[in-house]
Amino acid sequence: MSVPDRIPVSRERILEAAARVYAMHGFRGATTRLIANEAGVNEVTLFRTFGSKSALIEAVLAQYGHSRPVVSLPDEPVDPFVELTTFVAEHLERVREMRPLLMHTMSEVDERPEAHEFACRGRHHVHDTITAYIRRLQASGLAARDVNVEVAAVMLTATIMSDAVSRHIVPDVYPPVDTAAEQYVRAFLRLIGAPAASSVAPAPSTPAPR
Amino acid sequence: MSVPDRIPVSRERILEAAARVYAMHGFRGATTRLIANEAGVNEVTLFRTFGSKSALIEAVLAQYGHSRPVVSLPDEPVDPFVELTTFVAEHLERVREMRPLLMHTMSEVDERPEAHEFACRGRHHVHDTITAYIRRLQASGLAARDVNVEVAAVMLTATIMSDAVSRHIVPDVYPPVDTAAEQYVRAFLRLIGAPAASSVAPAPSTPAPR
DNA sequence: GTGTGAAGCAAGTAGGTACTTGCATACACA
DNA sequence: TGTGTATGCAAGTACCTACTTGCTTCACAC
Repeated sequence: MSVPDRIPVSRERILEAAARVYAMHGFRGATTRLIANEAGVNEVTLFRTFGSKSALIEAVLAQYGHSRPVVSLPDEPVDPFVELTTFVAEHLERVREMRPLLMHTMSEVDERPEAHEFACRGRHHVHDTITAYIRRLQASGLAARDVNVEVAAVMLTATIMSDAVSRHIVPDVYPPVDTAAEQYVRAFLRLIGAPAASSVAPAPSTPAPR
Repeated sequence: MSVPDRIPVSRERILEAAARVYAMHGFRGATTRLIANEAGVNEVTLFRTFGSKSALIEAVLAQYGHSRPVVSLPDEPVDPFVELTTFVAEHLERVREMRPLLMHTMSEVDERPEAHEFACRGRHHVHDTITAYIRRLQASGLAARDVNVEVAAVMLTATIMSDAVSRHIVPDVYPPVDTAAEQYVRAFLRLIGAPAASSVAPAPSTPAPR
């Protein structure tokens, strides 16, 4: 075998391997042997580096996704349809990527409370971002004022999560992947009483309240 | 000690215990010993009755919820707000009840394909029921005709699932339990361009298209 | 009675799991 | 040249896991 390309530090290798294995098999199924094999590292190294399996998995969840920039909505809405579609599409993709990891974490929250923070980290951000954005739309007269903002945000967030998490289980109920985001946004705009979608298919009826 | 109340057949006891333990710990965490203890039955009995742990868990999922009657929406819509609120409230409750079981099943679908049917059983029913109902509303002039019915159904279903599954993790983003159903329905009615909610708070603005 | 079938109990098998220990190697830097 | 520091390897510990076997007990049916 000679000496393989093992110049890099093993800590990163182990973390990445652990993330993959945990995403596939959950906490109990992610055995230290599996993780070590996946990382191409001796099992002992894993314990020397992280102390215990629990500590390793905690490190995985703590570090996960701290590299990618935060996606947000503009402070001054110009084209809600475009802005929201970008936002929704981006989050759909992100949540889809972390689906297995997220599902296992959520199902294990009762047993392993340390997973709680990870399970709801992104959630709050999305909800709050949407909520604030709707309020700005209202202020600009781009959304109806009698809308229950919180409920609207819950519904859009739920739709993103649901699509990202359940599409592969029940694919036929969801719109095609490439148009899903804009379809959700179009429905959402209607829900918050916004003028009909700008660019594409400017729906003829229900012109816009007020 | 003496002889406890163990007149009934142990099959049911084991099934119920297995459902509880599986809901708490998932497949790998639901050890035969735990299940047997929970059922107050000897571990050997479990194997004699079901053959293997996998067979037992499959039996649990196959039999689960086959007792309760199907909840549906009326063929001829009269009061969409009331009808939908009842429907949504009922399903919220049902999904909440089976949340742990459902979460584990969904997170394990990749590893144990036999769990797939269970993971999406209720889902399709809810989606189809809502879809058909919206179409009837449209036919009766109670919903706008240019609405994307599928997308609307996806969003309502997603909201139900999300509330039932994530409320205990992120409680503060959801509306209070007792009013959640009607709030979702009110937003949904707006989304499908239905006349504003009947009974309570007949929202003044955006009267109803057409 | 005498089966018969459902259940318990004790013990064992074969393997997996987290984690430890002791020792050998290799490179890095002083 | 020496001295860490990081890693590998082999082996071992203590426990858990699904599943089996052999034997006993008890209730009920004929």
